[in-house]
Amino acid sequence: MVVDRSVEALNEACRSRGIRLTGQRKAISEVMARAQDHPSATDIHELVTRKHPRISLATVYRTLSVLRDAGIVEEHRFGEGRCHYELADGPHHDHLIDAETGQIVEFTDPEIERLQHAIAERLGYRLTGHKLELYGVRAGDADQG
Amino acid sequence: MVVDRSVEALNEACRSRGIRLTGQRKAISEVMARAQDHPSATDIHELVTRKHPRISLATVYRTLSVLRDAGIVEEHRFGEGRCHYELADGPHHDHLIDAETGQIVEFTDPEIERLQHAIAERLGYRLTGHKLELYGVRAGDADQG
DNA sequence: ACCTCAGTTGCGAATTGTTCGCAGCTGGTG
DNA sequence: CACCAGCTGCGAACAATTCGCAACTGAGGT
Ligand SMILES: [Mn+2]
Ligand SMILES: [Mn+2]
Ligand SMILES: [Zn+2]
Ligand SMILES: [Zn+2]
Repeated sequence: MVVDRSVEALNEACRSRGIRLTGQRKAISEVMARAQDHPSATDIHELVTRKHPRISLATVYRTLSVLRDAGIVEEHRFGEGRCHYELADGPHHDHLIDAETGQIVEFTDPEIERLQHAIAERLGYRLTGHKLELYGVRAGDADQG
Repeated sequence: MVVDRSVEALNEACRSRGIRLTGQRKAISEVMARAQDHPSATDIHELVTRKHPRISLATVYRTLSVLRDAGIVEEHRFGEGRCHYELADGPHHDHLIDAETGQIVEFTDPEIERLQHAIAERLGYRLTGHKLELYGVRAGDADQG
């Protein structure tokens, strides 16, 4: 299955970077590979607990930091509150957050990526990163509670 | 001076919204009107303390929330850590953050604003808000530590 | 197979930024 | 000038994340 390939890719990525491959890390990688949404650290902790009942939240945070620094996962701070994480495979994308349901929709737009570079350049900068979040409500939905 | 006019505008905005005009709030408004950067709550607290030595940080936070909810100030969560605040007069703009110095550069770009609406629409949403932050380093700067 | 030890973990305490609870104070209306 | 809903200061509470430390363990060497 696809998850196995992803997990193996993650393990290989760890090994090749000299990151020690522990049971906890494998379990976290598996959860990340399986996740289709953008789970928070506590979400991930809860999921991993099924295989590793004694894993601590601190370990989840530490592992996510390691994977983030290795470029394997991406960390997002949507709106306020906790961080959300996702696998950094695939090409770059940004997010639209449904302001009513909190649902996260991914999108890519080459034009907006290009424009951001152009804007930075115009201001005398070289773009090194960006954060783009759209907030919206489903079009045509009556907004009645 | 320009600050006086801004402060009077703020006071009037408060009055017209039924928000009580206390000495602390006037002082915070004055600090906000005078600020050219994007101060944090503790920055603002420190500045306000010069006129109101006994003002508490909680009051600064509460007042900023009131002004935010009234649409008078804007709250930003750049990167991580504390929130930054600025007066919400003038037209909408976004921010480029110098990744090396932390300096914040403001910009407006009608094209990128338009594109965001178009993207949301394409995804079946009506855009209600967005967050756009560019991170960059000054072009042509040698990057040697 | 076993040793070894730097890297990793679990635990709880610390940190950071922000909010809350509450008793006392005060702006502004009558 | 009295009144009281709205504010304030204070410290404690909170939420998310990080840290300190002693115990543990992966993986390379023997
Ligand atoms: Mn995503
Ligand atoms: Mn600004
Ligand atoms: Zn992007
Ligand atoms: Zn914008």
